[in-house]
Amino acid sequence: MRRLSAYLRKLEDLIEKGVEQVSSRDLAEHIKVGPEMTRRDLGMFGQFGNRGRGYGVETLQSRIRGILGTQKEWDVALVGVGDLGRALIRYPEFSPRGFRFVAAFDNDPKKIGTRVAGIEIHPTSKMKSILTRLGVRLAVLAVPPQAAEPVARQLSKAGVMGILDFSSAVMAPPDGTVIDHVDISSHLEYLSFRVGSTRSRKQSKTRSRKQH
Amino acid sequence: MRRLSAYLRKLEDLIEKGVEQVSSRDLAEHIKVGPEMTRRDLGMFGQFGNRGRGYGVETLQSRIRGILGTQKEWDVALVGVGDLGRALIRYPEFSPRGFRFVAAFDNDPKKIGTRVAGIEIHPTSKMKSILTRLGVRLAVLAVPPQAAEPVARQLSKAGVMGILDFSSAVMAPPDGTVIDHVDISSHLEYLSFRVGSTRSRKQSKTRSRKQH
DNA sequence: GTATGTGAAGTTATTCACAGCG
DNA sequence: CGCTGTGAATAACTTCACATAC
Repeated sequence: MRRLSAYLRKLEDLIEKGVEQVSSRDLAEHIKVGPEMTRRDLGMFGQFGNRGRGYGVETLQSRIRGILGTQKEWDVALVGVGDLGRALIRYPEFSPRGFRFVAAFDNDPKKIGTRVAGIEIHPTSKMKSILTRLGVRLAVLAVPPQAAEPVARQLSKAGVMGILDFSSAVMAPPDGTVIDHVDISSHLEYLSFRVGSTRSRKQSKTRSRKQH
Repeated sequence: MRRLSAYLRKLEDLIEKGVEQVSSRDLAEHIKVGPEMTRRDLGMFGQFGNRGRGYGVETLQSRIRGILGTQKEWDVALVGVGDLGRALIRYPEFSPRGFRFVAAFDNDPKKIGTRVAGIEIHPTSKMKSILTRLGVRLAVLAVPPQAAEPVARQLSKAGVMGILDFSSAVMAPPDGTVIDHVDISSHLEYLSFRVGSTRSRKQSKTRSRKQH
């Protein structure tokens, strides 16, 4: 499922280059997977390829966005305006992909009332009223680990249905809410593992498929 | 494999709470996986459990860190000191987990010579000399998407063996170097997908196992 | 000829079920 | 008993192989 996003990235790239048709092989290659995989991924949602020719880049893009639900723009809330939160609310690639921040929350009195990326920072106590009024259903969580779980619960009560959590906290997702975790440390740990077992460079003759 | 990191997070949590023994069930639960999974994961690297009692929290932590290779501290380079790069170099959780930034690079003349988190910013042209001198083997890449691939290649030539790439660029990993991608947009797209198909709240009775 | 779509085969990952040990 | 460790069974995922369409 995550692969659909990867195809999207590739399609964005092709659109910029003005390419109009793409084959399953081209879509598959950078993901290190066979072309049948791509065909099957796309095949699950209907058949939008042209035999002999490939897939139309633009139509495939809009099909995939249709599947992911990012053709209409999502309103997103940010909770936790620290260094990471600030970087995320300013992250320039969200907007073209269908995500727009509409509210920001933090508990630091010094930050409340100030703006970041044009958005006013409110105290977390106001989350419920503001988010329900705006009808926000997605949130990005960039708070310290101890705060993550209680805030996630509040968000859930405020009607938020999907939370992207950047803390390394481990928590049970509140009922009815999906949580996706991005644990940055764990990615470095993964690299440490992969690199650590490769003593010198070049040595590894292993086919290096997945291996996660 | 990624699950080892998740166990580590849980163990850090337990250590803070002063817990000394933990069962495979406890370790497994927040990952939404059966306890046998945890036992098998750990079993792959030896048997460090005590039957009838569980696993010793501290020893298990050091065993897992041993497996991941994070018992000795890794020196890490940052390339791209934008909002995201700055947030990453300041990220407080790297250090206790065995990662320490020792160098930063950017091409913006205004940034070169200044410091972030106590580390001087150098031009990317100096990457090779500085990184080989320091013997840095891991790098975090937070540059605009177009710059990602060339920089990754330079890093590889500078002896870096593992790259954590935060751009959404798709690229073939340079020979002998492992690249791990964190595509932030794709995580929101995933949530969009998960949330979009859940019309109201509460509706979904599905067992909600993996589903990625 | 070229590239999709898809059953069938093969591979990998997860769970079951239980023996073994403190 | 409680909980680990692990063969055997099951499920999930990926690749093979080829019929099908342009």
